[in-house]
Amino acid sequence: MEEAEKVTHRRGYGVSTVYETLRNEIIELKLAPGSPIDEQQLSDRFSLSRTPIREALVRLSADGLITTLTNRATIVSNIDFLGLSEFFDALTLMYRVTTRLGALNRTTDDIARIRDLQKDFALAVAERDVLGMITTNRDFHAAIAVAGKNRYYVDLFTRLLDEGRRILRLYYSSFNDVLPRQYVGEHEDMIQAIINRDADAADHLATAHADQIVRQIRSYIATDGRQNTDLKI
Amino acid sequence: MEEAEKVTHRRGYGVSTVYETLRNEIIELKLAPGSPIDEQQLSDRFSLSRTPIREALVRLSADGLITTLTNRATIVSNIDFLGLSEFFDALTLMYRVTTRLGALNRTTDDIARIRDLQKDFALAVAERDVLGMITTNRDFHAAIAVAGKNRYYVDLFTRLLDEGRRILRLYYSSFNDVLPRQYVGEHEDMIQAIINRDADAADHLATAHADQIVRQIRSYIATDGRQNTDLKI
DNA sequence: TGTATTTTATTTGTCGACAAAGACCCTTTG
DNA sequence: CAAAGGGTCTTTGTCGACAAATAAAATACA
Repeated sequence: MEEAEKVTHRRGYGVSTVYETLRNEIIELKLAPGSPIDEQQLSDRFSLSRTPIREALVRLSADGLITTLTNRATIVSNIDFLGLSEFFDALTLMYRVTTRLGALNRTTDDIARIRDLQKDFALAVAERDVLGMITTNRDFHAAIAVAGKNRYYVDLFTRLLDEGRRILRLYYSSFNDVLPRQYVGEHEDMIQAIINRDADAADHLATAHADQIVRQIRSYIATDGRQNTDLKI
Repeated sequence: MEEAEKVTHRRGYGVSTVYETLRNEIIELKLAPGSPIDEQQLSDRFSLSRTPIREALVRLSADGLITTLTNRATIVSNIDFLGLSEFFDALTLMYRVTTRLGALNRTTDDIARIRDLQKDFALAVAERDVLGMITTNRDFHAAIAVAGKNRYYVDLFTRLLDEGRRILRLYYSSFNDVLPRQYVGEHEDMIQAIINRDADAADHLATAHADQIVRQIRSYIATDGRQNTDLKI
C-alpha cells in the first residue's frame, strides 16, 4: 500500500525532509483535510524516531497546515469555507501589491525567471494538465512577488497561494479549458507591465486577474455544495 | 543572578509557557539580538527536559524571532536594519488596511475594547512611561485589526507590530514627550472615524499615522548610527 | 435497552542517554 | 609565523523508554 522511503538521513536534515514531504502532501490534498496524523506511522515511514517527526509537525502547525489539540489527536487542518471572503480579500490585496512592487523592483534576472515559469504554465494549459496548471500558476505569481523584494509580502502571499492550491484541487475536475487560456493572456499582459516598470498598469491587471480567479473559485463552490461539509450542526 | 522559576507544569502546557516567556523576552529585548540560546540552561531554568524546550524554539524560529543554524548554535534573530524599508512599507499598508476594515466591520464591543486600550495608552503617555507606551500602542492597533475581522491581516500586522516593538525599544531612551502626545490625538481621530464607519477617513488617518511613526523611527536611527552594527564587511 | 462506571488500550508529552557534528585549543610543519 | 592537522570538549540531533492523558471497550446498573 504505502511506499516506505527507506532513506538514511544526514543528521539534522531529517526534519526538513519530513516537513517538506508532508507539506506537499497536505497542499496537494494527498492528505485529506481533517484526517488524523499518526506519529508512530510517520516514524516508521521515514525511519526516524518520533522526536524529529514531532518537530516537523510543530512547524506545519505554525504554518496552519495542521491542527494540534493538546494531549489529543493532531489532524490536517480543515479548509475554512466560512472564512473564504477574508481569504479572497487578502489574496486580492497581495496580488495587487506584489505585482505593483514587481514592476518597480524587478531585475532582468527576475524577468527571465518569470518568463520561464509563464512558459511552464502555458505548457500545462496547452496539455490540459490541470494539476500542473495549479502549481505553475502559483510559482509564476510567487516569482513576481519575489521580484517585488519585500519578504513580508512574499511570506503572506505564498501562504495564501498555497492555501488557494488546496481549494483549487478540490474543484480541479470542474475545470474547463476556456478560462485558463484567458489566464495565459492575462499573465502575458502582466509580464509586459512589469518589464515596462508600469506599476499602475501592473496593479490594474493584477486586480482584474484576482477578481477573475476569485469569481471562478466562487462559482465552483456555488455549483458544488460541498462547502457544507464543515458546517455540521 | 537569574531567577529560577520552579514551576511544575501541567502535562502539555510546558511548551507554551516557555514559548510565551521567551517570546516576550525577545520582543522586550531582555534577550539581546544575536545572543546565543543555550538549551541546557533553559532546560534547567524551566525544569523541563530539552525536548519541550526544543519544541518551543522551533515555534519561535517559525515566528522569525530566533535563527537556528543546523548542527550549530541557535541565536536570537538580529534586527534587520538593511531591510527596514520593506518593513516600513508593509507596516504602513497594514496600518491602512486594518484601520479601514476596522471602520467597516467593528462591533460596539470592538469599540469598547479599543477605547479601553486607548485609555491605557493615554495613561502611559501622561505618566511618561515609555515602555508602557510601546506595548499599549501595539495593543491598541492590534485591537483595531481584530475589529477588522481578517485573520490574515491580523497575523501579519501583529508580527510587524512586535518587530516594531523590538526596534522602538532600542531607541526608547531618545523618546521625548512631544510626539507621543500627538499620537494620542491621532488615535482619538481614528477611533472617531471607526465609530462613524468612515472607511476613507480611517484609511487617511492611518496613512498619516504610519508615516509619522516611520519618520520618527527613521530619525532615531539616523541620529544614532547603531544601524551599522550589522554591516560588518 | 440505555446510561453510568470501571477497566483496558492507545496515544501523547516528557525524560535521560548517547552519538554525530562542530568549536576550541594545541601542536606540527612548510 | 601562518596554515594545516590532530586531539579534546561542548553542543546538537536523535533515540528508546516511560508515564500522564485521553479514548475505547467492557461491565455494572437502573
